[in-house]
Amino acid sequence: MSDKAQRLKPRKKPVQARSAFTVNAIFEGCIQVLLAEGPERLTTTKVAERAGVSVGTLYQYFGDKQSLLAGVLEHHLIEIVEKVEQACAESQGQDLETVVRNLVTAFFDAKLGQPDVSRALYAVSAELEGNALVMRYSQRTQTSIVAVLQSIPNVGVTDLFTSSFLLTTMLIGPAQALLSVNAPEVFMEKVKEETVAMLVSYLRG
Amino acid sequence: MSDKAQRLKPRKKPVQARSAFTVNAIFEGCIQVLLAEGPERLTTTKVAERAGVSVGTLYQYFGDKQSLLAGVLEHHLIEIVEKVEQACAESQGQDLETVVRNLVTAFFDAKLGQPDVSRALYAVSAELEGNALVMRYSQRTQTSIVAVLQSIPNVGVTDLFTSSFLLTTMLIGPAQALLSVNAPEVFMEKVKEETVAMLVSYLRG
Amino acid sequence: MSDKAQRLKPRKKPVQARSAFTVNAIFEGCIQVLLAEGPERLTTTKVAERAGVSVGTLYQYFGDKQSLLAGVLEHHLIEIVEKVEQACAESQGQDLETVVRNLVTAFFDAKLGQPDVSRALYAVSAELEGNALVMRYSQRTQTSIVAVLQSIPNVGVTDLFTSSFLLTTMLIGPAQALLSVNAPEVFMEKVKEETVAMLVSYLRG
Amino acid sequence: MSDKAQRLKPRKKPVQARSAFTVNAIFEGCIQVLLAEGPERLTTTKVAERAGVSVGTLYQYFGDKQSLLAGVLEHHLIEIVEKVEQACAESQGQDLETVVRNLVTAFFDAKLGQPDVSRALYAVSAELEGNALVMRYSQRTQTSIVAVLQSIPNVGVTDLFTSSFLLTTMLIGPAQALLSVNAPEVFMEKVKEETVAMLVSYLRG
DNA sequence: TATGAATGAGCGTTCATTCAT
DNA sequence: GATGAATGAACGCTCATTCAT
Repeated sequence: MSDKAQRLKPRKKPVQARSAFTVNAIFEGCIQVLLAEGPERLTTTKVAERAGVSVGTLYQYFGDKQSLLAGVLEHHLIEIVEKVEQACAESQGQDLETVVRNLVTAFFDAKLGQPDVSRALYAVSAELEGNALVMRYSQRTQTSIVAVLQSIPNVGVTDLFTSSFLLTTMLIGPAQALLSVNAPEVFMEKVKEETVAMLVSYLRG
Repeated sequence: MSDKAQRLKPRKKPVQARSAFTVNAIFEGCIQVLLAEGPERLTTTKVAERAGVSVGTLYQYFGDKQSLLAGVLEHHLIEIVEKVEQACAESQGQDLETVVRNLVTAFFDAKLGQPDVSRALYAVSAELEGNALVMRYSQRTQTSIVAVLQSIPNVGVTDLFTSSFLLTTMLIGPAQALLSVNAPEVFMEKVKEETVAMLVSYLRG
Repeated sequence: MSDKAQRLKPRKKPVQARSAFTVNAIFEGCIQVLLAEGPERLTTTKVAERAGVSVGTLYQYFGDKQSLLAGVLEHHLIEIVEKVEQACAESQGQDLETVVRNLVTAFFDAKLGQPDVSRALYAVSAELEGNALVMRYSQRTQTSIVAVLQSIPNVGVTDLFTSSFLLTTMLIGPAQALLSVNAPEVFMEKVKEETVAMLVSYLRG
Repeated sequence: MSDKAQRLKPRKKPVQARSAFTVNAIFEGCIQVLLAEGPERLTTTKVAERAGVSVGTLYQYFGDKQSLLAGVLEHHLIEIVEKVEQACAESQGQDLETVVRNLVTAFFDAKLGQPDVSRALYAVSAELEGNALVMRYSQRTQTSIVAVLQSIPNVGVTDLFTSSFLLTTMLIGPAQALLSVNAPEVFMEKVKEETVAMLVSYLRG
């Protein structure tokens, strides 16, 4: 928005900058409404208000309510996936247990780090075209996982595709359950440890 | 409702019978609308129509839309829980692997047996007061699981509470994922086998 | 209702007796619902419940909701009219002030004696075909009033029809107002006294 | 809204203008529906239609049906009160009979001037929270009346509060009755004259 | 491009009324 | 007659979406 920026890319950039800012404000507002009122009571007008823009503007960025929700969900999924991918990348070359622990930690942290947000988005994801978006990002996760597992010598499982599918998806249930019952920190830790134990013993074969 | 009963009480209100019948028709209709239109487009009027009753009648059995959805969900959860409990009961005295296989089979069969229904109810459960109902029935499942595990000598885990929590919840993710991606039968089997393998190696300790 | 009555008119009387009893129960129930829920929330089902009969029975005695309300209102109006008529009859031969005081007292007592009931019926009367019923009974009152006034020598007004109309209707406003503001007893008395004073000075001419 | 104002702010929101216009159209539509269908059959949709706006718009100006009805009633009450207040103001310094005649005329004119509207609103006022609104405006009327009466030397009543209460409320009944029976002009005049006579003789003491 | 008042289809829910028992 | 479950038209109200400014 500075003069310089305007002179350098007078046409496109300011718009994009404004866009990114606005889109973010809308995401933010959407999450807030989700938290404050639940997915059932979320209205596009409320989201726009919280975001500090008009409904009209919101509809300029998101063609309809579904797109908005899909956008917010995707935003969140990308965050999770990236954390997991990062954990995978950083774990290259480590031993099995470390890799698994890093993975599980990354996943649980991502899911449970903002419990409110995760809870709010859970219902949204369920409503959106049969969870397809979630599965798409799960698959991206699986790919990175396959990669790390292949780099570990003493992995006793052979069907890496099925195993990584199982590995990825089996983390979802406990995480969601911990979220739902509002479990205390200690219990979360225990569950995490047991999950690591389960995966390690499984992957050893 | 046997012939005898009918002869003995030919006059008075077959309230129970009619109720059960109507309630079931409504459940049925609800599931159908859920499948045909998704939870977002489900309306009480449509449900009543599909069930072959009037809206007014629907509202005589379910005070509001939420109660209806909760009822349908609970109905389904009870079916699952009972199947798992039965599997537990029948597995008493068997060896670890058999027990685990029975359990996993029961759970997957229950979840994937009517994939449409499960899929339809997934979104419903997410909307309903933070999944509380699901967690309630999960806990009932855990109780039976703890019981069977205790009856097996060579179980290497010590914190049975955490383990059964993990065991119960970790099955949800894969089942849901298989549902979402509409996985072929073969892949389902593979996942089931790997799940059994994972749990057995984990429980051996 | 006595045995004798039953023997004398074995056919008809029980039915009528039952009718009167039921109709009364329904009136009673209607008033109670009116008091408890207001005219907006009154439903025929609730009235029947309070009356201890079924809706079907209610509809046997009153063809529709309007008839029911009209019936209740009429019942109440008759009570008031009869009290006023009785006051007129008993006042025959008394002096002007006594007559007026008796009249005003009878009217206020009738209206304010069961303030809840009067209040509840006020809204009903307003809804019912433009107050026609109320006016019908007002006219009956006027007739008796004309009669007493004619029996008093020193009445200075000449157009007795207009005067009795005014006399009857001018009592309604204050009574209704006292009802609405939930006025204390003392104030009611004051208003009554002033009303008497006003009417006496007017009628003296 | 003067020409000058329009020239000075030609651009920005004519919110006030549009609002006032729309609100008035809605009031108008409400009265029309009330007249055409009665208060029982009045629906917000019909009101909006008659007003030439959509239901949504109606609900932007009136949060719910009750607010709408209260608004219409209040609008009408204010008109009446203002007419009476004006009559009071203009009567300052006049003799008793003139004052009373002005008052009564103002009140009857206001009430009977638009008989349809008054009739339509009668039922509305009865339904609305126990007539509270009507009483509130009655009190405002009383205040002005007390003021004029105090300015007249030969008023023989002492308790001006009670007297003005009586004076205000006693006008309601006859006016309402004339409305209900659809009385001919001549009779209205007679009643008015008698009312003036009654009040004058009363206030002389 | 941003705005937000206006729109109106559509929802959840109620309740006067009926009629098979 | 008496019953009360069933009916379904109709209501109050919401909210995704549009479009004149």
